Amino acid sequence: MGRVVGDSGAIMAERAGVRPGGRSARVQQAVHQAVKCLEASAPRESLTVPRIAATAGVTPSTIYRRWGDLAELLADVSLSRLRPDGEPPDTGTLVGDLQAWGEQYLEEMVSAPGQRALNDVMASADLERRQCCYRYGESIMATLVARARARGEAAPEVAALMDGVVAPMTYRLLYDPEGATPARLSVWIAGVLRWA
Amino acid sequence: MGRVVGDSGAIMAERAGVRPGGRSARVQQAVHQAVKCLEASAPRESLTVPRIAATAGVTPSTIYRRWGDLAELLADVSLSRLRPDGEPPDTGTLVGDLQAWGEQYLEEMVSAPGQRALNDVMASADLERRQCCYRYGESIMATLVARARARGEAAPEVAALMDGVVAPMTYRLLYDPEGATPARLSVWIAGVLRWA
DNA sequence: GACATAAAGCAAATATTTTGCGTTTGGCGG
DNA sequence: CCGCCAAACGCAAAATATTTGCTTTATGTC
Repeated sequence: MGRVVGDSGAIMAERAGVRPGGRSARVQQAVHQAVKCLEASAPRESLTVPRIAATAGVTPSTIYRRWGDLAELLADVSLSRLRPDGEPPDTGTLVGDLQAWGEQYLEEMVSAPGQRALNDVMASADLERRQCCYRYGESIMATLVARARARGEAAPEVAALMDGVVAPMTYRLLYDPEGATPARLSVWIAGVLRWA
Repeated sequence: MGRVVGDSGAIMAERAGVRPGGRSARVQQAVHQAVKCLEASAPRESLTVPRIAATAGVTPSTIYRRWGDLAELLADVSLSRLRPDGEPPDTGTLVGDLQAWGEQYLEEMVSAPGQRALNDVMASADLERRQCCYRYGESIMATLVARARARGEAAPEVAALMDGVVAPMTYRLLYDPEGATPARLSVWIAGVLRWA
């Protein structure tokens, strides 16, 4: 019963649903927007499918048929919050790039909205969506590595960065947000770069 | 609105609810058992609060009042699956202990039931429960470190093991189960121990 | 043993999700 | 450009699930 959910499948592709044409796309956007709007203006537990539907000017059954349930819808919306929106800043060195990107990401994700977004995505039943997050991370690391190598710096494999930096970062964000600090970030980065 | 949820709060404490006496405990156990039973014998989407209640011989409202909703109940039950059930095997060296424990844990968690358990816990709204997983990991690492030091081996800090081994392991299990392999585990372990 | 109170049962009131069917509309081949 | 097909939506009734007020049971304490 794999439900087709918005644009989540492809990296950097805007609205790549099964039938991207006019109405379908409009509904999707209206619903996403309704969620964001209600999320901002009302307590979370009051976020319900019928309410979202009403706000979006759509019938509940449309939402149920497209997304399955509230959890999947929220995951879909929150995933868009996790998508990297631009090129990570260039600081001149790999260490610097990693630290800069990481600090900004940590700051964004320890915040209440960030934590909720992470949670929403993790709550989703389908692996696809989480793998999508994984690929976001991978693509960022790949960018930084490419950049470093273009500068002539020695750089570790992307996989090493995923395990050495992104993994502990994400792990802390999910399981121990208090421990997700810039200080620790430096330690992780130093650890990976120590032998590259 | 913090709902009191079973025994999840304390490590290794069996049934430490607010009022651990007879009936309350019996209900809790009946409900947990009903979940496990239905989980094993029926498709997941048919797992519903009223059905669980019926199987457990309890009224739905009891479940709603105690756990809040299905997601929290499932998280509570699945957390017990994640709780370490015994001492990790002693292989004579820290590397060996880490590898042995890790392989067994990976195997357990890449399986379908393991993945579902992980997912259930992650889907829970309350951080408490996830921090509980974190502490399980910490306590195991602490055990292994203590053991190693008792043998006179040099051992890294627990925090280093968390970031260097448990984090990438968990990260892969959650985001990229294909990549959660014993081979990678060795790499992570070697990485942490390289400078201890 | 009696009291105070947490937790459970019960059932009515709400709210939600599901479903069948008719209508609209975007994609596609003439 | 036209018309066909199928996907997606709307609507409303039916089926389920959730909440809630009140009563009853049972636990921990004195």
